[in-house]
Amino acid sequence: MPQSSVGLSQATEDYLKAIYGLAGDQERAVQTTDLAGALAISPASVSGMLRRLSKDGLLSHLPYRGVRLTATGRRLALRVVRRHRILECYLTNRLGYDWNAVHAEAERLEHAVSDELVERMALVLGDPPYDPHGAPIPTRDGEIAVPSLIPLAEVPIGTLAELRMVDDKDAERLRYLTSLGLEVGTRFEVVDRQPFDGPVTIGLPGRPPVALGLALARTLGCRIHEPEPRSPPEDSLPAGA
Amino acid sequence: MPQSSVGLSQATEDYLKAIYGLAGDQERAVQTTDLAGALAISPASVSGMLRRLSKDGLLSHLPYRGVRLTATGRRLALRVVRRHRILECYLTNRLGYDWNAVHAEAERLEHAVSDELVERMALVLGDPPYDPHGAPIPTRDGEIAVPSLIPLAEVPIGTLAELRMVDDKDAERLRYLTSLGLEVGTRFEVVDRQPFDGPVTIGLPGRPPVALGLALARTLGCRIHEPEPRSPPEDSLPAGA
DNA sequence: ATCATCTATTAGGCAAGCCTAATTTCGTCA
DNA sequence: TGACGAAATTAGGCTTGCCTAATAGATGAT
Ligand SMILES: [Mn+2]
Ligand SMILES: [Mn+2]
Ligand SMILES: [Mn+2]
Ligand SMILES: [Mn+2]
Repeated sequence: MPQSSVGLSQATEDYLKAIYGLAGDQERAVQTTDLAGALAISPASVSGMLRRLSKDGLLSHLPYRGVRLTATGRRLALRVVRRHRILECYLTNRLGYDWNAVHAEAERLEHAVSDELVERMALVLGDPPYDPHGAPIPTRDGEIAVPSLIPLAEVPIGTLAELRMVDDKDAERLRYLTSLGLEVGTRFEVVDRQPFDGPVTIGLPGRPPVALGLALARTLGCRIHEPEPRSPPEDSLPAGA
Repeated sequence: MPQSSVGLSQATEDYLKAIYGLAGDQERAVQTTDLAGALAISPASVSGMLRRLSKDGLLSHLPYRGVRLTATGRRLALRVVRRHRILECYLTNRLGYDWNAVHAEAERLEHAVSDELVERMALVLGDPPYDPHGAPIPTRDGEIAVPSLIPLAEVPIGTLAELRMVDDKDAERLRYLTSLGLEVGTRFEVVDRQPFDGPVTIGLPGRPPVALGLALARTLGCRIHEPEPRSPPEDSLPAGA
């Protein structure tokens, strides 16, 4: 069972990390089905594993109600997240990886590196606060500063914004963003948003405007640079939490 | 099963590597017991695993006669060895690890790194020919140049020699060698050898002579710098293969 | 040749994780 | 209230690797 360097199995670490990821940073109970989807494992198998993790005190499981990490579970999850993200930084900064290739590599390495190695990497990198996709890196002692970002899908027309965070699971998508000139830190203007789940069109300096599908636009975390536009588009909702 | 990056299980990779290590570089069949000892696994379990590896075409198993790697098995074993040794180099040269700490780390990482990552590390390092303990690193295409070294235990008195290779499994032993001023490349003179499995005494420039136990002396691979001493000691044997 | 002693294999079991199929529970809507 | 569909759990199985105990093969000494 202890094939990782902290005595947890690879499966356990991936479960904890996935639960943490699905629960936001706190609170919210995670459904069996969602977890099964995230891990590409059958719901029945997840049920079984949750019982075990619960027995080990890593999460609390109200049957038919979902799971919630315990303090211990959350701490261990954040440890894995830190490893994963430090690794991604190291691979891009020191070994010439593209941002679209690091996730798969880190997904395996996160279970094999020791704390010692992770901290040496962090030291060499100067304790980076964000990974190459803009995700915040938990500190050694398990703190994490979740940036409050707005999905591109909800940025009002006319706004000047900056791309701050991208979901890293799909390498293809990251390559696509690169081809558009979009990376973490890129500034752009939202020039159009079509209703009925239509695309979002953005303009980057020196490039023709591009229309992005709503599904993609929902996964792009942005920081607003220019506040309210003059006339708010009719399909905009009040900014939900 | 495919939890490594080449589709082999961690267990399989460790078995292949251990068999390769015990067989020298060729030929010699490996006994179940020796393998069990090297892997710290019961002989019964090893028997079972050998049947599986044999069925998968990685080795040939004559029951009660030991095993021998097939060409495929040897190729895969060398791939793991290359990973392991490149990793050890990278950890010492780029991340400030001491030579006594790298083995344990590499033992886990060797199953998680991709070929891509290993080759990037090798590139950054300039394709090192030896790992930090002096062991030769197989090339990408599975060739390995086994250096012909003489165990310190067999170096004649009066000879000037150089430490070229050290077994890396025991961190404590490596720390001990460091404390004596011995590392790969260190030159010294053999000043005494006691019969009846007695210790070997060596002299390093600027240090008082040190007597080393025979068991240790047998694991230190040396290159001779000065040939025949004047009077060969009476307990010396003709240099065996 | 025979026995004692290793060495190796087989027999029987177990835990971790995964799967599919069957069943139960939840929640919602008529 | 009752029934239906979705979500979750349970039942039953499988593979990988590992273990201990029991058996069988190889070997050297008598
Ligand atoms: Mn990632
Ligand atoms: Mn993972
Ligand atoms: Mn090593
Ligand atoms: Mn290993």
